[in-house]
Amino acid sequence: MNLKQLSELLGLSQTTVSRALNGYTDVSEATRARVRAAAEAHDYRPNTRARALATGRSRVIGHVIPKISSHAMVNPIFADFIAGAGETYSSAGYEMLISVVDLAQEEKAYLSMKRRGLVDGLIVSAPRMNDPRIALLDGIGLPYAVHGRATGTDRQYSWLDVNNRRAFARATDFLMDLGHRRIGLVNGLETMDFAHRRRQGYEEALRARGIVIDPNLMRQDEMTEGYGWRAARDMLAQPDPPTAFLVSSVICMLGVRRAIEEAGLVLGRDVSAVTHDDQLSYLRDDGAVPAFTATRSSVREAGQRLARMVIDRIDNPEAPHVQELLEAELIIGRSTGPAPR
Amino acid sequence: MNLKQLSELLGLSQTTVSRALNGYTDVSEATRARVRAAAEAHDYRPNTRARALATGRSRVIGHVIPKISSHAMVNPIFADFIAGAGETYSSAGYEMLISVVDLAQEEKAYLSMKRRGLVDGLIVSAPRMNDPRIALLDGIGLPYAVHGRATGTDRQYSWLDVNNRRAFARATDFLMDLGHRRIGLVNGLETMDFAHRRRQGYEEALRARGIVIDPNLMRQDEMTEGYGWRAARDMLAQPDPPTAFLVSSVICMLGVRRAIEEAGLVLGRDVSAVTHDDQLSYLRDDGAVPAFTATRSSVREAGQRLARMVIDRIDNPEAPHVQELLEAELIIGRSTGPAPR
DNA sequence: GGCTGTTACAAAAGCGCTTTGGACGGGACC
DNA sequence: GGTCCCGTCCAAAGCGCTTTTGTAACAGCC
Repeated sequence: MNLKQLSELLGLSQTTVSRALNGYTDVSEATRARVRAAAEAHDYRPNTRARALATGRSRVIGHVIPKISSHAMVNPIFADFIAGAGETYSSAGYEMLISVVDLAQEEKAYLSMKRRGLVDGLIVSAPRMNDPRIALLDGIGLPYAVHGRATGTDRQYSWLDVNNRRAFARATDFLMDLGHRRIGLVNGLETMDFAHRRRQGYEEALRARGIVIDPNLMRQDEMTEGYGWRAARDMLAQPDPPTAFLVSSVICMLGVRRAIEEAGLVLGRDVSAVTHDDQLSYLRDDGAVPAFTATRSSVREAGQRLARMVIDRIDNPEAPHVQELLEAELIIGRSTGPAPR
Repeated sequence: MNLKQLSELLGLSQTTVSRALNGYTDVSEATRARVRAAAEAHDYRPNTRARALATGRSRVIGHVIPKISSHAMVNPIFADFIAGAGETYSSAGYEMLISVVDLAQEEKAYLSMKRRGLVDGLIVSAPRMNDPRIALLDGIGLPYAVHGRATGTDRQYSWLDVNNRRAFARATDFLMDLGHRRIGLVNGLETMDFAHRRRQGYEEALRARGIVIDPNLMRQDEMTEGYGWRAARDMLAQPDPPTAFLVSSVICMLGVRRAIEEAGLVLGRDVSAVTHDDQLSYLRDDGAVPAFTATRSSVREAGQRLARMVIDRIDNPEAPHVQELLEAELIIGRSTGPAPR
């Protein structure tokens, strides 16, 4: 059933049927009701492609996931982020298009999406330090919003980020309040902007209390369980081992906990640890008191809000850019306690 | 730059330019070269929407992720599966559309995708027992392929699945060969077809050796670390505890390992465990000998192949249905050893 | 009665492609 | 010379919508 058939069936012109369904006022309410009923009865849905061609808007928003190499890591927060964004899109009448693209082809991919009229807007994920994509997208003229920030650019753009610096500063402060002085940092890859900021927060907090920063207490890598385990094990084996850890993700934290237990220590008593928790649904902690003390911020909610942000930019491209800085909650769990003396 | 502008610039008709770029033979090679060069020079890309409207094919494939409730679990294999499928799509010139839909609206969503001409085909994920979606999609007339199978339907459809039954039967056999007689099953939700089959494999293998199936040794739930931990802890606390576990995912396995270690036991010596490993990139094990003995099957590869399968169905809807049953490898790691006596 | 305004509909253009159905000129063939 | 075919190219229709631009009918007003 297409518009033509529906209009013939109703004895009306395509114009009137279209305008009736799209809420124009130059259609009598009686006619509108009749049209609506017929559309409902035949389950008429306007053809997306035709509508997109006629309006010049596709009502699709693109997410690009760069493929580093064939076996590269997929970001574990991806699924929850997508779920959040997808919720917003469907309730706003948008569709989500995901494109897996070779990292080297990323610029071309953005341009091609614009040229082909594939999407009305974009979400940019996982910004790196001095990320070149921002300038690129401004040049292309496609509305976008960034999940995170890119240190090193002085351009204005719309973004949503967790206050990673403050979150890690607070967590560091919290550990120091408990008496910890040697705090190991098990960070993500510091080419990623968020990891860079977390280290800043950590270092600032230490410096503010006059604690010398010890490079032996800092690690960075892709955030796997195995990496968390190795990092914590190695640091614990040092001559002057840390009494606490600051960890960048729950997955890593699972490895850190293992290393601590394997060393014959008790997490939360002999060694403390705070992790960042993106509230990934498949890692959720359903205990009354959470297992891990954590700086917590829902990545799903970030997805929801960021989706709203691009939609707003599409609706109003000239509006000033919007920035949203989410503060992570500091949730006390069972993985922290006073420093042993 | 659109087709009209390009053709005017070349002094050719739109027809000729279009046919030159699309490889038709009624264009001289000289002209084709000239057209190609101009298209390249101006980075011309045909407008997707216009092309879709003209051809009746959108070159988009839909993935529907049902939303159970606002806080429902996102499937952790989602990200890697999508990455795999996305790779195939981009090299085949397709786009991937992901739609987050209320579980109750799922049928409507499929129908609407068809009616609106949004997608040329669909991937159906996480089939449940007696899944109604298969019959529904056949009725709609949209090509699709299923990731997994739905026990209880006798319809023909195209699917790709891991041989979960055999994988778990083999793993059970392997544990019994090592002398284990009491083997705990830490399964996923058995409303999911794959979990049901895994239990079948487990039970068959036990029965084949005349071992009585003990309901106290079987658990099922959503596969989180916490669930793995609780399940293993509880079973280990029973009067006649298991000496081995069969676990449905690596995330669960991390919990199982923790429970074992907390019980003062050594994994691979006092208690053995085999897990299924979807080779999720963020849980990868980079050791020389893997930490876990596992039935291994790459969900990313499954995504790649399944994407190919839908594309083939789109290209040739009348072709007989295709089924692909991937055998999981049984990889020996450090989590298994002879049963203690 | 003539003018203006308003209401309710419709014809037709247009979005940017693909595809159908020629058209034209130049051999090849008889 | 006429016919046929082949190689190249093009005009125009069509995909299914939205939107612009009417238009007819009727009411209100002087």
